[in-house]
Amino acid sequence: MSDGARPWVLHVDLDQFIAAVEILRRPELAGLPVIVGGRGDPTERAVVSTASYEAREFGVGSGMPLKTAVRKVPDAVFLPVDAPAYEAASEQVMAALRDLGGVVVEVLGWDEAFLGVRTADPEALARRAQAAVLAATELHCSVGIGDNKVRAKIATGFGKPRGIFRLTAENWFEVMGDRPTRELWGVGAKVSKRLADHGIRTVAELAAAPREELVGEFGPRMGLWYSELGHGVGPAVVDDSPWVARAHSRETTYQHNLTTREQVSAAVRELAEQVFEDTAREGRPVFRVTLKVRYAPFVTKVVGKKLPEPTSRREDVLAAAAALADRLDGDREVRLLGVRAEMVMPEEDHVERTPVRGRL
DNA sequence: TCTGGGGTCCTAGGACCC
DNA sequence: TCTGGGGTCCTAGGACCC
Repeated sequence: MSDGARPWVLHVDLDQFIAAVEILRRPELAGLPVIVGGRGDPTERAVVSTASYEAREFGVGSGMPLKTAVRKVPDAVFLPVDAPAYEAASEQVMAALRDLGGVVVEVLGWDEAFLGVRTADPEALARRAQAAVLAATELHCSVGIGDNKVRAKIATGFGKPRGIFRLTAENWFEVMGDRPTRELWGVGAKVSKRLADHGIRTVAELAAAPREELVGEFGPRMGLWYSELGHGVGPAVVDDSPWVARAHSRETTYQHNLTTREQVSAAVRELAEQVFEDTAREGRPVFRVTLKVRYAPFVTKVVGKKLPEPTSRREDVLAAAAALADRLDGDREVRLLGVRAEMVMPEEDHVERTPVRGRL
């Protein structure tokens, strides 16, 4: 084509999504520090889901314990998480994006999506996306523009709030080269530490690192993936095929630790029943059951069991969970319990996956 | 000060098979 | 005395994301 049109990936990310939805239905909260998390009671064991920009000014952020947040902002407004409300808002957002026309929409979560598009002017499309989302929902978003998903996703951070930023092979090292590896998508605290142990601290240093060294440290798949990440290289195909969950799990953090075997058994059974209901709704059999337990103070243990046969029977799932519960240490206090059931995938879903699938 | 709940994918190492 | 090499399956655990 001679009009300069080429493929682009856009990453659309709603600004302070959960807090913004809450402020929409309570306009009097606009401009106040709003913190959404748990049941909205900052004296309970729970963490922040989203804080408004006003609350972030005081150093409150996602994942922070509510008890810490309330010390930082004693007069903040604390609200409970209302998942159905965010799901409804999310559907409106995604519908508005699909209505743009000529774009492939890959939903990443409640407040995020990739757009795949062929255009000569990606900034114009980004502005159209922002306007469409605002018109449909009164919510603001930022848009990252990239030549692949990795660069588009990282670009969004430079656009926030309400902005647009373009990150491609052309400006990758200029923008990211001197930044710590931790700022790469998919590099967390542990991996950045292991990289630092090899003298790799910046994105440019990661890009320059010998691939054999990374493979030796992280294995064949992740080693190569981190090497590519240093260069900003990643998948560029936007895929709008419907999401199919591979597993369901339920977890509960107890406000008061469980102290007896009887309490733990009863709790496991309750969670297993919920998980069974979740999987039964999918109409696919369960082939593995896993138990996660967090002992006080903060030690996490995972035990799992593949079932002899995939099963859709309630008593099989419950029995597997109960058998796993018997393997737990009965003398330690339990803060958190989780039950996870993995489901057999539909026949057609034997697709080759990249490490980023499900994360990107 | 005290660390949610829902997911995804990867790796190590042992068992087992040919 | 020396014990291959390749493969698969399984469990446990690690790490990361929103």
